[in-house]
Amino acid sequence: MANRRDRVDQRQRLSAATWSVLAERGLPGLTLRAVAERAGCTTGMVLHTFADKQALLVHARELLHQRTGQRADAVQAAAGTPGMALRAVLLQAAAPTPERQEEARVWVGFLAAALADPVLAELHRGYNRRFVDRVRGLVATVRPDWPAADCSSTATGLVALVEGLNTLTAIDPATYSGAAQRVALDAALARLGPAAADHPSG
Amino acid sequence: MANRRDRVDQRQRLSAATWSVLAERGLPGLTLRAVAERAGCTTGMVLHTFADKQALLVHARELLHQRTGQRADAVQAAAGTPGMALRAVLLQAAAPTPERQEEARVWVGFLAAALADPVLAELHRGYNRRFVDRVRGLVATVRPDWPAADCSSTATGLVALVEGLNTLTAIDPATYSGAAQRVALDAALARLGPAAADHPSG
DNA sequence: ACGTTACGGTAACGCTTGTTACGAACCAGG
DNA sequence: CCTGGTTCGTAACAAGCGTTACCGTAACGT
Repeated sequence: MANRRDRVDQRQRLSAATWSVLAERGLPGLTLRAVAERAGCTTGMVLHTFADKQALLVHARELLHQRTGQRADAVQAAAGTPGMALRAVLLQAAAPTPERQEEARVWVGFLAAALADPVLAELHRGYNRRFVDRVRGLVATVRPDWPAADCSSTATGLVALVEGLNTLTAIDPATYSGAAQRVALDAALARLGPAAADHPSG
Repeated sequence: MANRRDRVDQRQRLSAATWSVLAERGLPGLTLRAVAERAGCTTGMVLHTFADKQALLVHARELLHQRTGQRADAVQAAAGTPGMALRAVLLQAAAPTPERQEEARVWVGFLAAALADPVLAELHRGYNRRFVDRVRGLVATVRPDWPAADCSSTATGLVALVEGLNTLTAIDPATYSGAAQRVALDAALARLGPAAADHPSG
């Protein structure tokens, strides 16, 4: 049982290739052969690392969640105030830069795949609810005077806005530029009062 | 050159079948054979009515836009005040009912298909920009005192919120119920002032 | 050093896909 | 009644898909 190669590293490399292919060719272009070609190996090696295509998709989905989660942790920890943390978390979840727009396209691809795959759908729901919980906690920190129901509805609304910005940026980056996304987000955050409207620039 | 059957009606019937299949089996399940089976005919008839699969997809996409557009016209005309019209248009664009949730799933399917198909992508962009224009006009009517830039950014933000509610409802109807969507929308509309916050349920 | 074992590539499998060629059924005109 | 043209179903096609069986190869344990 000697691991001649690092299996974990290979799984991550293949998941990254999956991510890359999904961003470039979309869901219909996501084939095992395309992933193998992108990863510089053959389909045999792919299916030796993953049981089947769904396992590859699931791992790639988990990888995407892991990246976004770590990024959210980072910007949240780096923020000075709870209001700035909330804004930073939401902004990084949107797609204000070209590389995030690519990520947004991948996100839409996984979303569409989840509509037909119960396993991916359950993953997607779980990750999204976790994100809603994170935002809800931040909202409650910013506005401790609000009742829980208001924090909850505000969180779901903010998450919906961010996801909407993601989907729209994925297909129309010209109309939904990074600046436009920032404006929309700040407008929504203005409802939380001046404490959340603070942001570094200025 | 006798048309033994109504071609236009057949095109609409096939597009409806496309819509139905897309809602039920998702984008990967959208095959010509599935559409033909749903429409009660064969693939030969499908490809006699449409040149190829993309033409069928494009027509189905146009049909979806036509439906939503007509619905938006209807609720906008039926609304008493501009504020109520804006709210009604945005709410019908979201997915507050189960049948709209199905439509939202179809919408996500077309979105993902558009990421890989330039023709569908251009259609999608055009329709979305038209919707943004509609919302912008309503915002400008509700708040004539606002500068154009504010109306524009508010419109894009509202559209992003609605699209986000659509995508989230498509995959997690339990969390994003119709009531939750209404609350999120009303919270966003509250920024426009009391004129837009009015809604029928006194 | 050698045998064992896991790994990764090759090539094929069966299946489904979009697409096309061809034949049968039907309605109009003479 | 027959003839011509159009419409639709049948069946086949090549291509691509996910998946699997097989086989050389290289590293580890003894």
